[in-house]
Amino acid sequence: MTKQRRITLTDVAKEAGVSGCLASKIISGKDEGVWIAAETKERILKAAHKLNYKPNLQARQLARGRKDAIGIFIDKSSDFNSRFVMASVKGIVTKAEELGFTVNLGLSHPGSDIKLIETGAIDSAILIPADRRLGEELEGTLTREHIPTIKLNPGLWVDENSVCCDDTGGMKQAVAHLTELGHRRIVYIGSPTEHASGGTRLAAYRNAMAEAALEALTLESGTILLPEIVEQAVRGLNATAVILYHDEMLVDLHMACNRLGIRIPDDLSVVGINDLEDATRFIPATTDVHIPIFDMGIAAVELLEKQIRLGAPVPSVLIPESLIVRDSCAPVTDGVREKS
Amino acid sequence: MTKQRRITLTDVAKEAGVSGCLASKIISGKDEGVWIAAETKERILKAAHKLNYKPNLQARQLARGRKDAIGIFIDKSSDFNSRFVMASVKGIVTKAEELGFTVNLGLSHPGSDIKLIETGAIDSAILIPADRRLGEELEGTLTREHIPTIKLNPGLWVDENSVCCDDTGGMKQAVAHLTELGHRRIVYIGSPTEHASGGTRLAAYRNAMAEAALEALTLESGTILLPEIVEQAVRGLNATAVILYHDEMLVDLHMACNRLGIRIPDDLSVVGINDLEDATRFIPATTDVHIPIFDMGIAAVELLEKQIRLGAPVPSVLIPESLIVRDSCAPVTDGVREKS
DNA sequence: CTGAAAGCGCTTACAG
DNA sequence: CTGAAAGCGCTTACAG
Repeated sequence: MTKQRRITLTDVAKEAGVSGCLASKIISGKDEGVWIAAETKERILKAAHKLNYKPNLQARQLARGRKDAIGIFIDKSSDFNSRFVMASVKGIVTKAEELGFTVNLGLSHPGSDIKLIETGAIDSAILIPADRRLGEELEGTLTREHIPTIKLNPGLWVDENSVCCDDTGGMKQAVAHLTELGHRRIVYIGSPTEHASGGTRLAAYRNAMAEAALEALTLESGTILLPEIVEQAVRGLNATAVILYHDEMLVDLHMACNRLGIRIPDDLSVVGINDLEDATRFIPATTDVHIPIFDMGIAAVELLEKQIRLGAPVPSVLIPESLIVRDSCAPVTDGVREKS
Repeated sequence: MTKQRRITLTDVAKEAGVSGCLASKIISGKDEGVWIAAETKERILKAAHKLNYKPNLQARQLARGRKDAIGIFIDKSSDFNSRFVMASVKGIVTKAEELGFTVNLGLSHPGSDIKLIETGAIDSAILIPADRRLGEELEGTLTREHIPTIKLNPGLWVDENSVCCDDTGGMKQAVAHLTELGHRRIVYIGSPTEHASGGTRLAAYRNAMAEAALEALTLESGTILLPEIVEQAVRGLNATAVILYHDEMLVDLHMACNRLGIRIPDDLSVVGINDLEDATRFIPATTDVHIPIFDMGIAAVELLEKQIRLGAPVPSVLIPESLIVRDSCAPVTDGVREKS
């Protein structure tokens, strides 16, 4: 691990026989509207390449007076593990790199300092709600510090600075698919403890059922979908189909059905929401409302860039959802279940 | 979004009536071995607090000549989604913040430039192997650029700069637990496509079985555990117990068993590896070899700090695994399965 | 115990 | 088209 001497812009300029000023402009790509001899430009680029020059980000940021660093936060106690969250992070990083941003990971435990903000490491942020809560405290700190922020999937529709997904549209497709298969008793199993989108999804479900002129049948579950709830849906509410608030419930549902002797899809059709990778591992593969969370990550960074550039709030973006039909829904004839 | 003027160190110094030099020392905590009047110190701290001073990280880094930025990489195509990976990231971020490091997320697609390195945003790195491959290319780039790096869970034991987990010990506990319950036909289902730890785990299994004077019975599976493999284990190999390479196979196993009419644990005992959160959602709850991946993240940062401080490679660390006994294993009597 | 001053590597008006 | 120079906000020997 021998320390090599840093290659600086000055080195490059010297090598190319020009001033540092010129070299800076060329290398940072700020040569718009400036007339620079093509030959000079090439000479500089060649020199930079030859010396394997890497600009010092810190110095650049200091000089420019901006950091171009996006912060994203992990709630210590929350499930940052969620595949859902991770897919969005992938989207964020992808677009961030494209646009020349850096993305910083930080912890945010309610009630204590948020290092990433305290240390001034970031100058913008994307809020990915932990399943449980919207992180209002975090949001408060961010606005107090005047840090441009975009909310990714805040759950409910927000007019500004947010990337939302069209729960209403997604739910409509799910219900339409089931009614086409002849289902009338479609139960929505929601989760009161989860994040705000629980509310919009429930509303979306009620809305879709009303449009289909069907009775809304809802059940609530905790983070874990208990066998009792499943039993209540099928035996108590006479459900021929269920729509799950979140794919994470899929394991629980299958366990419960197995235990209760309920067969999917023969006895019960199932539609999941989120379309996590796991959805296809179940037998039968789960028909699922796909939320393009990766794209939402992309959109979030684009929106953030715009907000920074404009120096003002930007209108939110709505991302469509779509139903992926797989094998977990079967037809019903006259309310009598077909046996396979 | 009105831009407020930045509070600089000079402001604080002026407010406190001292020189910037002193203020810098106090605020950055570099007042070891220097005698500074307690009264002066307090005055400076008070001034900083009053003005809500936040040091400019960029400037500090530039002046110090180091960035204290740890890079971690997402392979575009790999499952950064894995809960396993995410738990380690949580550990990394936790310790990094404690030690004053920043953690940067970057993409690393084989064959193309790695932005985080190209742009010089980081000056150290932690490599978390994607399940598929060790990211040798990435590692090569890192060493070529003289960036101190720690490998987290490289799979096989590596003498230097790595945080490894004790697969041998974990596997021994798993086999011991099963043999105590009377199992003799214990099948290990491994995955050839997964990352290097597949090799050590297989070896650990063989070793544990040999010590127990039992015949090693192994099967290979893809990323997804096919029903045929499960059938082969139970009917072909006469297994009364299986040890799974990775908890991600748990869904597949349950689906297959359900389909084949194999009951867990009555007909088949199951031990998972990794102890992902999901393990407890299955019915019965899965007995699992717990890998303390969060702690491994912590250890990785500690090791990295040491490596940077010493400016030389550091000896690797071995983290112990432990068996968490839950409900997925049942006793066997004389090779005849008990019925519940 | 404390201050004046140079310097980290880049950018950016401002003059030619 | 191109250069000399100041400045971003902090740290760090070096003198007192």
